[in-house]
Formats: sequence, C-alpha cells, structure tokens
Amino acid sequence: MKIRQSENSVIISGIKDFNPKHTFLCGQCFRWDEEADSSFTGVAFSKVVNISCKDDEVTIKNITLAEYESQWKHYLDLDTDYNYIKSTFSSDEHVKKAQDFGWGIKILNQEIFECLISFIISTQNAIPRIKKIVSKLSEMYGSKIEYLGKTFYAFPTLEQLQSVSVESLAPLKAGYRAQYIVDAVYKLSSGEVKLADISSMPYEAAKAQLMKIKGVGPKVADCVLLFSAGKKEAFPVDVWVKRTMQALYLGDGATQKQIEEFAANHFGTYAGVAQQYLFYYARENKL
DNA sequence: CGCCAGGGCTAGC
DNA sequence: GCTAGCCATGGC
Repeated sequence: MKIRQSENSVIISGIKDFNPKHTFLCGQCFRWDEEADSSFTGVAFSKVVNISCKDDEVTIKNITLAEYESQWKHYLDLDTDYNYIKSTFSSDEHVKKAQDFGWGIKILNQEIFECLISFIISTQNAIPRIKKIVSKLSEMYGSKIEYLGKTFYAFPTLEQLQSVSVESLAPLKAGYRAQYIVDAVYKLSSGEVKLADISSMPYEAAKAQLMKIKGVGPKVADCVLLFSAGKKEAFPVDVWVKRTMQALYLGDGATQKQIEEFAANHFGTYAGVAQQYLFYYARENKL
C-alpha cells in the first residue's frame, strides 16, 4: 500500500479486496449514503468524509494523513489481511459463493457508542427505518457539521444524550426501543458498563458486559463486538442468518444457541466475517 | 386485514 | 435452563 496526501484528501493505492459499495451497504453501518458518482459520504469521528474507489486506489476526502493513520485506517480495517481470512473458509462452498458475491467487504471498526445505540435501535426493525431513526437521533442531539454547503450531524456523544428520556425520544418513533436507549445512557453514565474496556476484554466477558444493558441480547452484543470492537469471532444470528444457517447446515429446528456453537466450531476465529458474507448474500438475493 | 423487519424481555415451566 | 407471548412502528 502506498499512501499520499493531495490537498484535503488521502489517497491509498495498492489496496486489495476493498469494495465501498459492499462494505457500506452490507448492513453493518447506518450512516453512509451512496452518491450519484458511486462514492460514499458518511460521518464518523465528528467529520464528514467521502470515500471513493477506482481499481486499487481509494480516495478519502476531508481528512489529513495523521487522521488516516490514527483513525481511518483502522476504521476501514485496512490493516487486516482478508486473503488470509478467506483462506480459512476455503473448504466451505457456501461461504465461498457468498464471498464471491460480497467481495471487498471490510468489517468496519466503528465507534462503539454509536454502534451500540444503533444496534439497540435495530432490533426487530428494517434497515431503511433504522437509518432514519439513527439520522433523526443525530439531528436532535448531535453536533452540526457543515461540509460543501450541506448540513450533517455527528452521532451524539454520551454527554449529549445525558438528558434523554422516553418522552424526549418520542419524535424518533423508535417504539419500545426508546426505553433501551435510556437504559444504555444510564448504565454507561453510572459506569456500570464501560465501553472503553470492551475491545481489550476476552469475547465472552465483553459480551456479558454489553448484555447488562436492557435491549442488548446475544445478537445485538455480537454486532457491537464484531462491528466496533474487533471481535471477529462474534457471529450475530438474526432472522436472515438463522434461515440461511438452517437451510445450508443445520435444518429447521436449530436454535440461535446451536447456530452460534456450530459457527464457532465450523468457522473458527473469523466466524463473524463469514457471517457477514452469508448475511449480505442472503439479504441481497432475498433467500 | 395480514405478515415481516439485522430481537429481547418477561412469565411460566 | 428453555419456550411462548408480547412488544411499537412502518412497508408491502
């Protein structure tokens, strides 16, 4: 990989296995939108950024080289060898087919507070509506950012959500999830749950910590661990993955717990990456 | 009207 | 430990 700065952009060449469309539309994040030119604009680290890709060259607009090194390289998981990860699934025909379809997916390392609240909102919900609610929450409580004449909002910090109540969240129309957001803010503010420790904790202990928050069960916890804490062994089982795993491997009766155990044994250390290929393939093809 | 969406909580075994 | 019924909201 070669990295250079050009005005307010960072350009990385020699990148293999990165496809912005598959990465940003595969369901792991809710704040990236595709532009007319097929680039993606999103907000993270309190900045509006535009990412485009041509052949093996990725352009990230509106960041400095220092910000790339300290934040975006890790955010985009560019320091991980996906060829090696894929090689660990090479004996599995189903994953092979799904990864050929969703090639270039990177498992993002998102900001954990945003990821937690977003996936609390995601429960029993549809992706377009999750995006709407997360966007509205940012507009109501997050900091305003101007970029190229347009207004964006950063995802609110814990401090900015300090005053939320079920009543104040009513405009979100998040339904029964509003009380879970309030509980998360309360437990994080009191220190009962500490997000700063999650990524350095062992998988099981980290999962138990997150599940102390109301509205965070095994699936939401796994999403947070996989998409913002670098736990690639996490294997979130939602309705799509459950159907897929039942159809391909385990049969109709398989429970969530059985699927999680099978995934850990069958896919191993990088089960979460296989999960994302399978989820994206199933959802895009309406299986 | 129905069913479904990146599930989780609670009550009752 | 497990399952059944319930939960807001909106799209189809």
